[in-house]
Amino acid sequence: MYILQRIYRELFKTYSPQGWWPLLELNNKKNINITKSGSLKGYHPGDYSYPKTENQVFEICIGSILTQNTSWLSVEKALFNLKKANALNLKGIKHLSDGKLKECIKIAGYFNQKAKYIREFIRFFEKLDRRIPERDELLAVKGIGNETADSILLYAYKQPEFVIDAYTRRIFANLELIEENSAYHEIKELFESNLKKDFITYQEYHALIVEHAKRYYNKKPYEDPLKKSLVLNSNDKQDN
DNA sequence: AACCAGGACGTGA
DNA sequence: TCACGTCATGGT
Repeated sequence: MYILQRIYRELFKTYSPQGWWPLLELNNKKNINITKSGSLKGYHPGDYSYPKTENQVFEICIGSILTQNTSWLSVEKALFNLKKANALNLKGIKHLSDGKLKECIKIAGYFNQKAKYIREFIRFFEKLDRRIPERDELLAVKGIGNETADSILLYAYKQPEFVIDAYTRRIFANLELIEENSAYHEIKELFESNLKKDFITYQEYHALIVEHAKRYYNKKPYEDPLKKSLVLNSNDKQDN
């Protein structure tokens, strides 16, 4: 499956580095990037040094919970509400009432569930005490599933865990490289076994997948220019 | 006006 | 294990 690397290089060449995970603090600085989502803030393309602070780690974790099945634009607004309430950090959010918390995150949907999930995560995060979490530990937290766990590990902790999301399934099923309803771990393993185990590569690849999907995979029928440019010869398919 | 958005959980086969 | 319902607001 050398083709997974070819697709990565193609996406990288087309869109250039994405600068994930976006952080609120980077809003008014000059290293901004305009994306299809309409969000022009918080990205830091080519700079893999983030997160730099414990609060930024925390922000990415909360953001990854809030963005479950929800547009990032709404999540940004929710995060901004939390920040205004001085609650986008461990100490601050603990002093926030449930009512206030739900009010802040309401715009991001599923606010009752997500409020509980965030509380669960806070308890876990505090107990963690700045240690890097294990994947299994994260999965044991109610509200953190496969994708959220991998997002947190990859973007908040720079661990080489490939993130599989709905976009990934859609694109690579459309390119006929996977079955759309394959198990999460099966797809994750496919990517990880065919890429250099490197958090920067994993971060960029996933971000590029999202950018590409936002452009070509929002409505059927999908018209993916990649599908035409890639010559899927039989060698690629056999050599997996 | 249906459909999707950077999913996860609980339940019953 | 897996198919299905539920959670919820916002944008297109």
